[in-house]
Amino acid sequence: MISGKFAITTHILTLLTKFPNDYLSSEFIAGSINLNPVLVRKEIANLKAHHIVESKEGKNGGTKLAVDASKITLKEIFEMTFENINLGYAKNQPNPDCPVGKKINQNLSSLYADMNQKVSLQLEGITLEDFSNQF
Amino acid sequence: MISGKFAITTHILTLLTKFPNDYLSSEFIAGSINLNPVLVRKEIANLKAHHIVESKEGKNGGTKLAVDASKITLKEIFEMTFENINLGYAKNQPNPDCPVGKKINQNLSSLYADMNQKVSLQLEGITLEDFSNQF
DNA sequence: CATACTGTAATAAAATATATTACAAATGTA
DNA sequence: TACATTTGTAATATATTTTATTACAGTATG
Repeated sequence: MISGKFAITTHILTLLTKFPNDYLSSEFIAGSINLNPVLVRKEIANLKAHHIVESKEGKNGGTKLAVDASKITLKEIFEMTFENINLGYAKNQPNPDCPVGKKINQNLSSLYADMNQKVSLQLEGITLEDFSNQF
Repeated sequence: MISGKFAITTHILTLLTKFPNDYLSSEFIAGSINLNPVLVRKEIANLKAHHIVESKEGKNGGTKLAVDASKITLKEIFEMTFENINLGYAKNQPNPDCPVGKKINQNLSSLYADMNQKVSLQLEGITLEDFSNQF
């Protein structure tokens, strides 16, 4: 199972891009995603830590973009929410006394590293503005 | 969380490639992966359904490759265990009355489709033989 | 000073992944 | 034939992760 973080964060940012001059409340955003507002605020906390958005507390508060949508790429969103793409690892430490068990994770990692490079290249070419313009 | 299916199946197939003339037991394979043998047998059932391996029941039974390792690519393993790569979706149906909610999943899907194409191209170029030769 | 927000912690519920137990059926071998 | 070993598969339990909810302190606005 893959968490919805990337999708949720992208959804949030798309909304903020569509209303660049408004402070949107977590309640409003949650209504579009159909998600609990607390979880929206958590993802926003992550975006704030990366200085992508800014929030205002109190009445009529909310969140807006801190950076122009043309300056943010999907790669950055990916990195903020996903770390890196991979096809998974077995849960337990494989048997180090077996030549395959000993190197399997290392070999998978290097496969996944290549994968990330390709995916990153793709995502790097798409700005938040590009993505938002599809709506 | 990403399940270990791809990693586990690749591990199994690497072992079978290393011992192309033997029927390996699920117990033996499980010992290398450090995984419950029942789960190994489940992944093997999947491989059998795809005619990649064959099994023999009873004493001295086990599993061996049914196809030469040079004829199997990581893309096939990927497709048997993962379906397609993506960065996830929000769990709940987004609000269809919001222009963004209405199209977000569709736009994410098309992004992920591109991603799959790139990843597939990479995995297609690596045979099980190639992968196994790294050990 | 009442209202409407954010921020965050604590806890609960739901979903998924992995592990275990159990046993029928198959097959090799003494 | 009888026994041991192995697959195949179902049922159930445990662990982990993801999402949801509740609660409430703090902050800004009017």
